[in-house]
Amino acid sequence: MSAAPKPKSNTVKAQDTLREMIFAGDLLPGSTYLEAELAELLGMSRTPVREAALRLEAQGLLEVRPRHGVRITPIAPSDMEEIYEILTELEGLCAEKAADAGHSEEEVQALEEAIRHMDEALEAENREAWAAADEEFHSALIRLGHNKRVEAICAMYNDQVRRARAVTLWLRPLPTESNEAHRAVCEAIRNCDAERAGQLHRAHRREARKLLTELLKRHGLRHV
Amino acid sequence: MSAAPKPKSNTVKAQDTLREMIFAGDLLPGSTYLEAELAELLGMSRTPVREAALRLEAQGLLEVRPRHGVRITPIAPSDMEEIYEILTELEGLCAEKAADAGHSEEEVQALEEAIRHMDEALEAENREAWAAADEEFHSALIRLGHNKRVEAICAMYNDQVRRARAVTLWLRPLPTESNEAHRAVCEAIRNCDAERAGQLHRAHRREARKLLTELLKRHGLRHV
DNA sequence: GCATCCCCCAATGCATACATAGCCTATGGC
DNA sequence: GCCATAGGCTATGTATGCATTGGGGGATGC
Repeated sequence: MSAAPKPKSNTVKAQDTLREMIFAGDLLPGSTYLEAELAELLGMSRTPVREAALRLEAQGLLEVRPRHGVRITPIAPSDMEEIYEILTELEGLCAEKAADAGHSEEEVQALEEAIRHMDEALEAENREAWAAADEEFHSALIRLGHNKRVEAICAMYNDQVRRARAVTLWLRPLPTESNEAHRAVCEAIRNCDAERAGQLHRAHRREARKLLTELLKRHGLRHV
Repeated sequence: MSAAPKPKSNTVKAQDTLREMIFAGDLLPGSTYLEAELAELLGMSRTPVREAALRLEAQGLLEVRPRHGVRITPIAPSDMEEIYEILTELEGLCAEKAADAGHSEEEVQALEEAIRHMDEALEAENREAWAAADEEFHSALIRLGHNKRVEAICAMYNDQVRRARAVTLWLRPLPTESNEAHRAVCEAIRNCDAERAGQLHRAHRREARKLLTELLKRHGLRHV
């Protein structure tokens, strides 16, 4: 059972592959690609490629432009600001709900484990491990919110800013104070202090937003 | 120029028509329909219908179930709660931003005009006019937030709960106190009191959510 | 030399045809 | 009589072909 035998449909394969290619930078943000081009690249006909493109468009990773193929959506600093505003509010909501709803012990432990991973990564100065642990924390927090739609929205926007974060990860100082912020949020949740959890988390997110958008602007990155 | 000459593509026509049919109740929530069935209904082949279905799925109006056709998404009270939580946060954000960013005079006037329409509708006890004015207020508020992505999310979820609101509109008491709440939010925005604007609006939305979900539950509407 | 208009072509929009997979039913065996 | 299995049928998944459309390029006129 190491690898589930995936009888994936071509549409799903196309979707996954294109997604990966966008993250990996094989498809350049701002460029447009022809359907036939992508179809050949993936070794299938245009039909499943079109369907995959429609689904990816819904996730904001690319735009289907009638008669002009697909354009990989570039993320500008202003887009980052919009997205971070949304993530701030929705994750803040999750933090509040996590604190005053009955949070199960194991869910909170997921938070604490993520924090431990972040500490370890920081110790080792392993930025990529830290980024992974950071994502782990945020996704665990969102799960604590018990709102499937919020989970979907946040997952989508985290996808969209993935490229940007991959860049800024190496431009920013080591995120030592970020761990403290996470710890404080976690503690507020444990203490069932909803208001404090929400406020702490929002403040943390706003801080991150400021840091990242200023980094992008300072390095003259008009878009990624 | 009375009617713009629409050279609409079949995909767009299918999307618009299906959307209308869902709102009108011609397609029953919870039911599934075959692609061929819908294609014949719309007088076109399956291809544009499939594309329209994919786009509508992204908007949450229906689900494409592999090998099982499309299912019109039913909205249960629990779904309403999820959606209202999101709208509460995002509109609250917009109220805050509207208050402390430089709001243009005409944008605030749009709010006040919507409130006037609500007053008039209430005076005439015209529930449908009131609902239209209520939507007008919320959409004007969201526009004041200056965040395109928030606008898109709110528009999408307002679509999803449209059916539910159409039902509850006739079951609830005349929303007299709702107008007061809107007026208070508007005033806070005028006074550039971001915190108060946000809090007032969130409280208003939470009230609305409680009212609607209780109505649905009391009338035993498992879904609409 | 520049701007405008028209024509041709390429890429998409759409339809149709075929392959495939899942489900229902019927039949046979226990 | 009931359960299990096999086969067929139906609806989707995918490919392919053709018509359409919109844009780019070339040519012509000012």
